[in-house]
Amino acid sequence: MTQGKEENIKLDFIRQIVADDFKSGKWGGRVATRFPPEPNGYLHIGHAKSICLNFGIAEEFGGTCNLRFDDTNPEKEEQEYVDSIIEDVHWLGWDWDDRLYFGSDYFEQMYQYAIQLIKAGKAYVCDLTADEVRDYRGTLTKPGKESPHRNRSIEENLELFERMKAGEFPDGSRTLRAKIDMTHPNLNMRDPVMYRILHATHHRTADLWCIYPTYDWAHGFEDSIEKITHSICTLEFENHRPLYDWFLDAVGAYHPQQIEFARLNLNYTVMSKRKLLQLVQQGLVKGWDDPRMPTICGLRRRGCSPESIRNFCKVIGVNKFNSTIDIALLEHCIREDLNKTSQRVMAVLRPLKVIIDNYPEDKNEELDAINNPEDASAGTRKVPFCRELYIERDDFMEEPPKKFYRLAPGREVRLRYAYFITCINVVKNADGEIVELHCTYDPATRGGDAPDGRKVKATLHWVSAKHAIDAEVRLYNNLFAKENPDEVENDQDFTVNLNPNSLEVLTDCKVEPSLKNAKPLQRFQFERLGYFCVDPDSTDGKLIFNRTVTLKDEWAKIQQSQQKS
RNA sequence: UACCCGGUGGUGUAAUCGGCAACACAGGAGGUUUUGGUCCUCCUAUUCCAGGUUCGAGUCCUGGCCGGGUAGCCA
Repeated sequence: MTQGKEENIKLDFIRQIVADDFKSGKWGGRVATRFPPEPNGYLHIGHAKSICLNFGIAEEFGGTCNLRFDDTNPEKEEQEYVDSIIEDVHWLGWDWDDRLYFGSDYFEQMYQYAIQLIKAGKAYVCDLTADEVRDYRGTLTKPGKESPHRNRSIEENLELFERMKAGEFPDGSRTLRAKIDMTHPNLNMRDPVMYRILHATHHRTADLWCIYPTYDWAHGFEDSIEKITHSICTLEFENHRPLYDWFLDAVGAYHPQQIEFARLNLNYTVMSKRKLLQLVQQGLVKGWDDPRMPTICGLRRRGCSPESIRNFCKVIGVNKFNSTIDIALLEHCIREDLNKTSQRVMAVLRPLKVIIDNYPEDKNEELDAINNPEDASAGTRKVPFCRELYIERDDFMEEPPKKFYRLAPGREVRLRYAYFITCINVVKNADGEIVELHCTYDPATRGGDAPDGRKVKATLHWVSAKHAIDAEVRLYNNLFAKENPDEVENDQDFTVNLNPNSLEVLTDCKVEPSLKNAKPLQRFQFERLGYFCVDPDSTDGKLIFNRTVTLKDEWAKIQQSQQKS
């Protein structure tokens, strides 16, 4: 067991509670958590926070964490979502052994508990319509009034509830409600609905049931039946905790402790399922796994490693107040992991032809390149070199400004792992655009070191024109142009804040030949550019890469400040 | 306007009995470097306000201010 304290890690307030309970023996030394998604959408990075919290706590305290689908609403839930959630939680690196549960498996037990509550005189069948229930509930400042059906006899309630279950009544015509207090300051306690009539086909129980439990009635029992110790949920359920407690105590069931924490917010993106669904349905992104989406599958396709997401979830911490994390922190976590693990390769995104005039036309060389300077065990590889090469257009300027260290007329730079070259001529087309560069190379600098000790200020990446593989590269930027996408003028929709430059497709890229057999989702660092990942859209004849995140770019910063002044 | 929860650098968190406000990100300066990457050094910047208790308050008390949540037969 790697308990937090023993690792000398600061405990967040939830782990503190768990640690205290663990120590005091409140739950007999047991720690049991659960991650309870509703299968009505794809998981996003906000869910990852909850997943890492629940599975992480279980792991740290030698306990268990169940994966449980909270599937009490047949109208919104689908098997597709169940499958994606299972895949995503696994991909993040968590496991639940055989503890895959469904709230719908407990419907019969919940039904029996409901009968028990009716028999105790604590629940009744109400014939009010939804609108009437709302009227009777009162408001935030005004107490509610009691339903005219509140004092039916236990026998009548039992009979009506039985007939509700038997399907004798149409949708919405009746509900089973708890008899609590219509004047309670907490609106959740004003005779909350426990069951509604819904003649809908459930993705697992099909047409077995036509009454479905509400969240408040169901969730506590799901936790109770699974003998959860700490039921961790987000802040919006704080007001529901008195009800969670009331239901469990009313039937004398095993009673876990509910603890609430603040959900994750990230700037430049949205995190609500509704909004993500809207982006997908309106075709504003290419699907749930569009690499611009904050979904787990989107991040996966983008090239993020599960380790980097888990580490992100660790460093953001857990608290009880709303906050917005800077997307730069996520990028930092991604770079931190990918720097250690990614194989380096050379790729030219915007090619500019370079001809080495003094290099023999028919000569080819194989030069040694280091696969990962952060990991000696990654070894080396050969990269082919010849007379004609491609370099990055950004790496040449005819009239270099201050602090531009790269290639310029008459200037010498190093080609990574190859030779020093000097630009001697710039060839332009009729429109004045640069089409190719003529350079000379110094044969004595093979491998990249000058025997005379002379220095160059820049090292450029390159690929051999003859050996290069063509590729498409998709560059991604923030999905939204505004830090807070929800900040809109009166009647506008958050989609007005979409970043028009969130995707830039480059179709004329040249990558080194070692990439020929790269597999979908394989991650690389393109030297000096960033981290890239093979997109599953790739085919045998066509490689497609997604840019996960750029490398930190000092020159870009200098350029920006130069433009300002 | 009722009830509940909360407020620590630009951002996110820590300070465990009331005892030097710290860590990370971002930003800035420098060093190393065959990636303007990585790594290393340094710098900038913090307890919502007003009272009170105390030798001593981010922490305890009182009052205020500000922010979030809640009026689904969603979760």
